[in-house]
Amino acid sequence: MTTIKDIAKEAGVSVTTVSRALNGYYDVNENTRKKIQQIAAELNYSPNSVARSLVTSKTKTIGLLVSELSRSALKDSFMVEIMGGLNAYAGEAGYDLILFSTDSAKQRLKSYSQLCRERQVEGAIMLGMKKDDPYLTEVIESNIPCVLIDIEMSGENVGYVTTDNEFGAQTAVKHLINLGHRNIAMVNGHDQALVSQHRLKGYKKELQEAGITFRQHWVVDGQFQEETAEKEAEKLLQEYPEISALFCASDLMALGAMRSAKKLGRNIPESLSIAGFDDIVLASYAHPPLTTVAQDKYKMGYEAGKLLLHILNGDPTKRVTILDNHLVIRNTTTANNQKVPFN
Amino acid sequence: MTTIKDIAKEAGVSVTTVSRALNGYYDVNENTRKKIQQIAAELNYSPNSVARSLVTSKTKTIGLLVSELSRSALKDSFMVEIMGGLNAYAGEAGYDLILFSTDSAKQRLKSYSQLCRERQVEGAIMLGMKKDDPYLTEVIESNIPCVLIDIEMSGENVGYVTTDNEFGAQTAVKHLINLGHRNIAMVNGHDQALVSQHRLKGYKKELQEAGITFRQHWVVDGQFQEETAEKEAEKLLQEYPEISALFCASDLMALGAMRSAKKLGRNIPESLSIAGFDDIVLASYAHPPLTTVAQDKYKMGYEAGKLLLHILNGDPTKRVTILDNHLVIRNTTTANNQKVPFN
DNA sequence: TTGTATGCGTTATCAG
DNA sequence: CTGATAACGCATACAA
Repeated sequence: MTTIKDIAKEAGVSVTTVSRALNGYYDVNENTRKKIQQIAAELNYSPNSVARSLVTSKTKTIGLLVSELSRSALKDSFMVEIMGGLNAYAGEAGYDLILFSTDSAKQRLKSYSQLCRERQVEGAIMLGMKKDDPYLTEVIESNIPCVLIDIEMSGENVGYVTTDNEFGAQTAVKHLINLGHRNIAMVNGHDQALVSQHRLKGYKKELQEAGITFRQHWVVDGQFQEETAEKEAEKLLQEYPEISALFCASDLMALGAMRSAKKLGRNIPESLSIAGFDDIVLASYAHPPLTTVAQDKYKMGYEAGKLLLHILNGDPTKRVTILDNHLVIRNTTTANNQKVPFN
Repeated sequence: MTTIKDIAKEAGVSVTTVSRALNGYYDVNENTRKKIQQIAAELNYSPNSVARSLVTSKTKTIGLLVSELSRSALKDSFMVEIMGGLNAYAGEAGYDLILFSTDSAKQRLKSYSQLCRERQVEGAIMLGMKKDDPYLTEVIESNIPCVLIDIEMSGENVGYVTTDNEFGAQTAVKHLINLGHRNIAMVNGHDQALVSQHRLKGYKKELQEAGITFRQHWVVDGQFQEETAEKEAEKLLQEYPEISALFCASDLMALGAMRSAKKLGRNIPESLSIAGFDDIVLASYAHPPLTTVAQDKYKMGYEAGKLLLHILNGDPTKRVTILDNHLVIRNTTTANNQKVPFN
């Protein structure tokens, strides 16, 4: 590894000059700069960012904290796409991403905030955490600049990015209502997810606007899991066969619900309409292809990076980014032709 | 940020003692150690890995070099699963992952090896590169310890992990042959992929063993892309309707082929059997669910990490890891009932 | 068992 | 325009 010292010796100048020449300072003679640059190139020099970080106390590093990069939970392309967007923005801003995932040996040994401090990350993005995740409060309390995905917490050094979940839910439910459905049940995620609450709210609101009475027992929790959703949907559909449409708070759960419908002999969409949320890759490949509320996950990651840099740059104005979404109508929803009477 | 200096002052000892106490050296009095540990805890101390790295010249960092984390290519869960496995092993070994992806502003400005040198990564894992990718040769020549996924290159500091592609292809083709198929075509990836060559070899070998003559024009390249595969398969099936089975070198291409088959009115599997390779998430959700050669992508990442650490530890013996795979029979393959005569 | 001194590669301060 | 010199936080050879 060649250092600026080597270059200095070779060029017959001091390390100071080398440093300044290479960093584009203006107070250095153009000829010496040229010479130094040339020698640097010849010696295949790369600056040692570790040493630089030590003195500048800037690592140009963002920590990406994900709750599980483990075997499960990979079905939804969610995480990857967000990572893609984040990585793109980070790259543009001259930052690199360092990955912290919970599912390793260090899991209980070192906390996230410890990891962040050790690695001296300038800020963090948190992904896939539940509201009650101990790591979440820990990082927030640790005062590390931080952007959360889909968790509404903000403050001095904390911001979040999410989509307009209430609106998204409304568009989906409105779509079902417009198709003549009135017996619309919902498969939600769980209480610990903010998005669940908002999507539920949108569902209620839209029902209300259409003059349809909300029924608490027509809302079940699928834990954002395919299997759980399948079971819950099955119970629900068995007990209330008059349900003609299902709004699911995630695509994965919608896939589970579709499976339960098939098991019960309900054809989709003729005998049961189903709408999801997210538009994961699987949605368009499902059979039939799933009608769903599409959110731009890549952009979510990109905007998260942008927001984090706002915070890092001390801009006090912006802490929240709400992205929009839109309904993608595919083949799991159709006009209601239920024989049973309305409520 | 509290440093060992703060602790030293507080404990009334020298920084040396603090350093050794915290790093578990034996030549320090148990009482002083206790005291120091306690103070460290009180002050919420975290060692500064940047400073440590500078002096030890070990960063405990692995660079994960992926060719594209961009919007496309996210359909196959491949990358994520590999990352999951790698991350798990890295965590166990006390390493963190730093992400380098090509699709950013720095794309042409900084080469991968520059990035690696700057960040002082101890080693790198390369993922999703083509054989002729300039970055590939660059990193290898740069002498950074490196493990490649699915690219057969090895040497002093370079190793690779892949699956037994020839064997996998053979099991898939054998399965088709056992079902009575003889007119079996292949949708391959492209020449720049090692796995393509091996899978082709397995395909040929198995045909030969069954006494079926190999036909070069029954092998088309789908570029590992769904759309290209769809087009190529369509042309192939139109020109040679006697083809009763298709072996595809990736699941994504198999999905493309399935689409072309449907377009041509060929029911799957009754009128056309299709087998894929990889067993990505989409495979089991396809309609009908795809028969495919399953490889353990999580393990691939895990083993890649393991192999890299072998190299880093100077173990000269191990440079190659070949994982096994197995055929998962789903519903896209069935007994041949083609009316047209054999070759 | 503990402390002193030195250096890792770089940037920053200040004097020339 | 250029160069000594100190400092970042830590680990380590050596001395005590």
